[in-house]
Amino acid sequence: MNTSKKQSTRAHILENAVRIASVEGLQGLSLNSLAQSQRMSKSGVFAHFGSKEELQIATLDTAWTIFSPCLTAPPDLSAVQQLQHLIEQWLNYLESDIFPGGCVFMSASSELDGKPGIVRDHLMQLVSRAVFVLIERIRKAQDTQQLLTSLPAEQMAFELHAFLLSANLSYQLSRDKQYFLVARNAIFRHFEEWKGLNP
Amino acid sequence: MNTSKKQSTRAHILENAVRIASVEGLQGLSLNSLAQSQRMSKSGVFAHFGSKEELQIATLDTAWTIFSPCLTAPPDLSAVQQLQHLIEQWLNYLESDIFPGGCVFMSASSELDGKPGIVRDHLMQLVSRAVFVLIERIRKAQDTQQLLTSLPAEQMAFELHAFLLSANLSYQLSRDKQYFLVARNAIFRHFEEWKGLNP
DNA sequence: TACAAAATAGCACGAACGTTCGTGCTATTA
DNA sequence: TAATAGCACGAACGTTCGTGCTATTTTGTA
Repeated sequence: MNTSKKQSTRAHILENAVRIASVEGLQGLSLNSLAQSQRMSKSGVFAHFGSKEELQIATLDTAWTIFSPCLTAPPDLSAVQQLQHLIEQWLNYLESDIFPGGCVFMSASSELDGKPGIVRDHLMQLVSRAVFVLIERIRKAQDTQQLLTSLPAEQMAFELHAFLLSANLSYQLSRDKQYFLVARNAIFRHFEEWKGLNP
Repeated sequence: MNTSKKQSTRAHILENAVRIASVEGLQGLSLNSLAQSQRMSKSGVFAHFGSKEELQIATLDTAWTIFSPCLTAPPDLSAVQQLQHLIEQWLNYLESDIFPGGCVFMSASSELDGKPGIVRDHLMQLVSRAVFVLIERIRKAQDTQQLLTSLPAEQMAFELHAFLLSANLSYQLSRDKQYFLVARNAIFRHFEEWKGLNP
């Protein structure tokens, strides 16, 4: 058989792990709750990872495989369209409730800041990767004169990312989807200004 | 004596509670760690609050007494100056490391979203109060024609709040204060635009 | 200075946590 | 058919958690 039984149950475990972690956090993700959601024993789950930290890292990686498709863009689009496509997919991802407790990376970030260790390092690496893609897309749109502002790409990335972050947090706290409308408004206005269409 | 011993030790306990909670989170704030930081017994600390939830609420209230002075402004300033004063104080508060683990309300927000209860309700009330003051300051600056944009005050408040939030999160994760520079840049540009000085 | 009241310590509890271990199934291989 | 490897199970470990009792100490007052 191509996929062993071990790999498939591990995958199922991690599916539930991501769901639980998005609600309870990476620390609140306990072997007990995970085992019960799988109708497995605690030790059976544990054997797949060897430690809580490895489970947390594997959970982050699984969440990344769900999020990372947002970072891709059709190659036939223009640079600025690819950038807007990225933002739109990112927003859809946050809005989709694909993780019942909201973006795992954002909750893990505020959970693990100030707690050094391999889990935090791994998280920061994934977050950096996403932000890097955002910055690169902005750069490409600037290089092709489709964004006419002279702002540093990092500055624009910070502002766009801030709207995404804030929409996610406010939505998770209030369960009111209007915050995504507000975020879209903010992002649209910024693009218009940066494109130089709104002088 | 005017202030009883009970009140003063309770105050000391809560000082440490805010410090611990800002690093470990409201859930990670345990009676054990709190007792050790106070050189007290677990039960001695516990007796002051009666339950973990009440301790968490009292901790949020104590953090509020530290943060809320940011919301005040000298009455002799103009409306828009009062608004800028508010943002500046808010930034200084985030940057000051007065809480070693960053803004307690922001970490508590992502910790408690999706976990209904009296602690979450209390937190949301405090957060709403801060955002309300921000919106009101914006409204007053609009009413007095010092902000010439027709954007809804809630929209502007969302964007400003997003920059504050994002600066705090990025700083806590990376310990790099440049994010406050980036946030100040963003906020300054937005004020300039909203004042109509940058057409 | 003595005494009632208030504040703190001490102790034990049940539950949950991550982790380790030996064991029993159930396939695959010899 | 016999031997082996892969998985999962249940029990138990030591620790930490919040909480409930009962002493003991400390405090403010008469």
